[in-house]
Amino acid sequence: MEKESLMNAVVADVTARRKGGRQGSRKAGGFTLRDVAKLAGVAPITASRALNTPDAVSAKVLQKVQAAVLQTGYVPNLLAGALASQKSRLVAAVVPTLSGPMFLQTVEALTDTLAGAGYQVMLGQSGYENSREDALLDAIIGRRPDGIVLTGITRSPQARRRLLASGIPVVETWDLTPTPVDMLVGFSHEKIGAAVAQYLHSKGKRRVAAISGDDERSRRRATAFSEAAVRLGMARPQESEVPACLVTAPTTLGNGRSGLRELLQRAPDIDAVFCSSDLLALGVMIEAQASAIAIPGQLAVIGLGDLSFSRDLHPPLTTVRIDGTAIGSTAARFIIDRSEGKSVAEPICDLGFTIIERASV
Amino acid sequence: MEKESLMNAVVADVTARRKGGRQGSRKAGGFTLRDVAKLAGVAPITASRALNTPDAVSAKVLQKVQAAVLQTGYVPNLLAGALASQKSRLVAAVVPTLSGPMFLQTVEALTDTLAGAGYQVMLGQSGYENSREDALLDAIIGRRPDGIVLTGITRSPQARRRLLASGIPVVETWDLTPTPVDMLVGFSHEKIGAAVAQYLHSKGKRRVAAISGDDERSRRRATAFSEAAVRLGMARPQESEVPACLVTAPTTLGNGRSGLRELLQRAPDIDAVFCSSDLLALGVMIEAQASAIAIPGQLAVIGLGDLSFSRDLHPPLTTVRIDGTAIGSTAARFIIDRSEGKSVAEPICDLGFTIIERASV
DNA sequence: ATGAAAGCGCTAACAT
DNA sequence: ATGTTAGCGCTTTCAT
Repeated sequence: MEKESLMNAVVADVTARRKGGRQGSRKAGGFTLRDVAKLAGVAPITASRALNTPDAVSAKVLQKVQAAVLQTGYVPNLLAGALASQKSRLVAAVVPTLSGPMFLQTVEALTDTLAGAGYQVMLGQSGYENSREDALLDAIIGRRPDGIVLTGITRSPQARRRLLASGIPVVETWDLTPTPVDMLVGFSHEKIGAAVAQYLHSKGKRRVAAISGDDERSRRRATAFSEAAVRLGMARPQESEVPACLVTAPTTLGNGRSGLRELLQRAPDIDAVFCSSDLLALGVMIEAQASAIAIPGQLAVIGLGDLSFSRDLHPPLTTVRIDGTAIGSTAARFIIDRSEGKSVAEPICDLGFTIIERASV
Repeated sequence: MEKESLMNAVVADVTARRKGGRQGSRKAGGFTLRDVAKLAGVAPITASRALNTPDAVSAKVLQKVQAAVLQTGYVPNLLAGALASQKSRLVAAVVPTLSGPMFLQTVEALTDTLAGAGYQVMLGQSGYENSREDALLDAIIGRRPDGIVLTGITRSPQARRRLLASGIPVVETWDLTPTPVDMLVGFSHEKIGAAVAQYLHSKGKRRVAAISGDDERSRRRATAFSEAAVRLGMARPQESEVPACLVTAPTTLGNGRSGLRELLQRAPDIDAVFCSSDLLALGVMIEAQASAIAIPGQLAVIGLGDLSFSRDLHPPLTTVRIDGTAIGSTAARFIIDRSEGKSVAEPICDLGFTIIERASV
């Protein structure tokens, strides 16, 4: 009876608040920690401790508070907690786009790993132009996240300055630079381009070409690929680069098909194509099939990403595997460690890449 | 000079805070609205108005505040603003998984539309089991978002109750129910199944089969498909359902290949397959190609999703188009309207679907 | 182990 | 148009 009437009193309180009972009141309704504390017969701070550091309160108090929470359906206001404690447990992730499924795994791994540690992910899409990134950055910093995960490295000095000034841990991903804003998890696009050229050469290919998204990272891979190929004698005599076709990012299967047609028109003698994504490579394979070009007999194809479908193609696709999941979980680790006060020993992590040999080369 | 020394004074203040100068001070460092106001020579609330409702202040004040913002690099603390104003400008989105690219478009459209209105998206992955959803929900409600967008309808009565109690606008998506928690944007999975059966029948198919993800919505489509097919006489005599193969969600190309093999083994006479995703359908097409089964000659294939690659396949894939982008932008609209106080007139929106006829049937 | 007081940085309400 | 005051709901600091 005692307890019930107390509950009633608390509920009456809240109900009064909902109606804006007192003049000047701005309370929104819904139970607060004070309500729970009152119900449990303790001070608000004790209720807070019961919820956040259960070890710091007596078993009796713990039990009473938990009962009050259950009775009220109380859900802590993390906004208020964040403001008071300067820890938002929010991490921002910025990707150029979610499509073009390269970043999916990273975002997924990031979200999962962080969720496991009680953090949540705020998503931002910057597009492939840098213009939107600055506005987005302010919106993000305004939320005072405990970390910011960026796709790609930060070019704009303005953005760098703002990021630095915010004091928020930053992880740049999917690329390498000797001068990161803060932490870094990525791999070298230049090395990939060179390694693929080397690989195709070792397989006896002598007339290679590339189809590439026109975003900055893909272009750097394509350039490195072309340079290495020229060095290895895989360009036509007198030519300083291999045939290449730039398509708008994000890359699609259709781009792959039209890319191969274009390439074949310009250079019918090519014997291998490096595609800047597996989707592009699939397009090439489909175009080849439609044009009765044998793969790998007449044309070798190598993709990038090792997406889930690549191993199941016919023939299975040779590709450069990049571990997007590892990028996401490593970035998450970095931020969790940092925000728990541990210093990250080696805040620059080159995850590398692997050429997965399958039947398409 | 005047201004400069004022800036210095303000900076000195902040610097003192950073070091925890005063005893008991918990300030984190970084400029606050008070600093900006002091620099501009106005009261904090005036600075606030200059930033949020520029029309409500004089040109002179506006200019001074803007100058102070520029000088300091001040970024408003949205956490504090949200707490005070009860508007977080945060919207939570929950998807089973980001992979299985059905939900990508929705999340993308949601993020973009909301970003345009000054909102940001918090992402949650629930997995395909309901168990994680409840915990996730509390984490979300705790942030007091201005809206919650759910993928699929809410089954658990517990979750319904909590959602309702929170008073937060909710949009359920990708499905239809007469009893939504709040708002709804989706389409009928049952109607799709029936429509596909009807469509295949009209194309002269008489031995149809299905490959389907084993999540709840795909199963309902498959069941409706089978029932309609039986009604139309497309099952074997004496059989009450058509051959079907359930694969684990999210669906993959590999699942499509193995699914077709399994189906062919159990029922070699099938002349059409309904796949619960375009990726599955692509797998079927590749398996058919590898086994020299002509599409659509020997076997018709119809997918679901109309993903970007589907039109570019060989042959182009007939599929059920679902406008994931419209789902996302409509959900965003609903939430923006609600949170701006407009009541949403028709909070239940059936976006329907379209069968896109291409060459694979 | 528990509590009182004092904010976190901002904005709603009520003056002027 | 601008300012004063009083919170938003929580947690820190410093007692006890």
